[in-house]
Amino acid sequence: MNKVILIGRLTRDPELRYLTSGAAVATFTIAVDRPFTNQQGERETDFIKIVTWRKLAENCANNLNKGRLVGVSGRLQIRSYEGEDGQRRWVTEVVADEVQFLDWPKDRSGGFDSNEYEDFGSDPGGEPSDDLPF
Amino acid sequence: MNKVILIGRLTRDPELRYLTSGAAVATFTIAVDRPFTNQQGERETDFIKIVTWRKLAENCANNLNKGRLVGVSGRLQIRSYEGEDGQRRWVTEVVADEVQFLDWPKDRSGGFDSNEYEDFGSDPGGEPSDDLPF
Amino acid sequence: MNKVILIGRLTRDPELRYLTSGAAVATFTIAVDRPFTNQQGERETDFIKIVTWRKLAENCANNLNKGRLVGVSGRLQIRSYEGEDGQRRWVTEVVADEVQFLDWPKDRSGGFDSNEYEDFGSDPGGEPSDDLPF
Amino acid sequence: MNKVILIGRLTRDPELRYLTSGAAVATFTIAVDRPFTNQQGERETDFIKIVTWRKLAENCANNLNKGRLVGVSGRLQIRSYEGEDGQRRWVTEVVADEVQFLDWPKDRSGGFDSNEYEDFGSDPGGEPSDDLPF
DNA sequence: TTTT
DNA sequence: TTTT
Repeated sequence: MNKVILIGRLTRDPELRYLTSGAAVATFTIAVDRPFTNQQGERETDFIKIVTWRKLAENCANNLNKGRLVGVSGRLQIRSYEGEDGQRRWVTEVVADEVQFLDWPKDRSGGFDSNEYEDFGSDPGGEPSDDLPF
Repeated sequence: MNKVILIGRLTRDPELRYLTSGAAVATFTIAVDRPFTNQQGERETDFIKIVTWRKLAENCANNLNKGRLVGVSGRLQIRSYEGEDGQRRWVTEVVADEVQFLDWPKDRSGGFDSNEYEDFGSDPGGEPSDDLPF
Repeated sequence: MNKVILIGRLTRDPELRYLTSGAAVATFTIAVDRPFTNQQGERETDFIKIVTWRKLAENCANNLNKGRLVGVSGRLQIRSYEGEDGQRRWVTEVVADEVQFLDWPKDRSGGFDSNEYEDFGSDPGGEPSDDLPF
Repeated sequence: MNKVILIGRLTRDPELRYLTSGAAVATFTIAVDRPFTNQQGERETDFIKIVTWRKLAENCANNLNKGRLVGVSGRLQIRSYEGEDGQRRWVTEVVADEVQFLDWPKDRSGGFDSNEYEDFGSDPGGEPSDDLPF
């Protein structure tokens, strides 16, 4: 079990790349305020890296930008990589499988049908929730 | 472990009551859209009962109303009660310990300092997160 | 956003059915202890209905039984149905997309490769998490 | 909103310290397996740092050790600190407010009443969940 | 630096 | 490196 759920604002526009395999990856950081103030009476903020893949990546890159409020759900991942100096470094990031746009402008012309996107490898099924024998 | 995290809109204004013990309780229902459409191509919605206690109850009653968008975190609770007809019934509800106001009007005069409220029995402590020896 | 995460024990063996469409559905209830005691000093328990679909349903039916400890992640769903008396009733249940077996006996002969099952409609992809250009 | 829920095994015994303020802090790392295998067919693991405070810290230090299975709930925190070389570094960790012991040996003599610990600054209240007028 |  |  590895679940992360966050609500925060993008600190910059998302960055979209394509791997040599053709897979789309979008990355961005969100600012999440802590629910309490510190001993100096200031509200602190965590800046959390988000990674999204495939269709979800493209949806984020096309629809989100700096300052937007999002709900994110995913898993916490720790990746190690080689620094420029040859040293091993670690990055912690949230690999999102769901991003919900929370302050989408209502008067936006040019439609799309949802403010919530999920990362499925393919058609998720969807349960025929009615007609159940219980 | 019993965690529920929801984002949805209030279907009505919250109802605030006081128990004979003096404890404040606020209840409301939020509409949460399902992330996919059903076989008829319609987007379905779950209507989920939320219960809040004490200071959080009063904050919700004072600041929220029908249509507002909230993030809720809490636990799932199943309560049985005696119906008017003497029959035993069950209610399922989310007992919230955190409610975050997500579409608070910016131009609102008359201040309060946060859009996020938690239900602590008392001062939660707050970790001195700096000056750690690691 | 609609996320539920629970840890609890099965109150009975799972029930497995097949809809006329051929889709497998397994249902069971888990007992989840509350983290605190009530005013009489007793620890209370919530009994929460879980529904699983497709491959995950079959995995649960084949591998779980009464008393087993599981971690469950999914979404909260409220369904209405017609009672035998013609009255409309509501059921609240957690539609699980992930079930983790937490007290799997180690000495079990006859292998399977994981104690964690997820409900994907299909191949979930799996991110090529290495070789990233960041 | 900033929620993390994990199930994993301790990679070492917890380390307990006391700040000059007298506050107890316990730290440990848990190994969390990813739900799928990578392109080489191997199951990968994330090693995630957990921090606990006060009574919860002491409970963890007294009752947990290397290899134990735990459920953890808390928030994701990113802290910056000065490295020995004068460079600014970042640590990402989960500040836990709840730790549930999942493979506690049953035959353990010497009792304690719960396998679940929460970090409250003080008495959490506890809702009188019966006798509600609804 | 890692657990079963 | 950060958002409102």
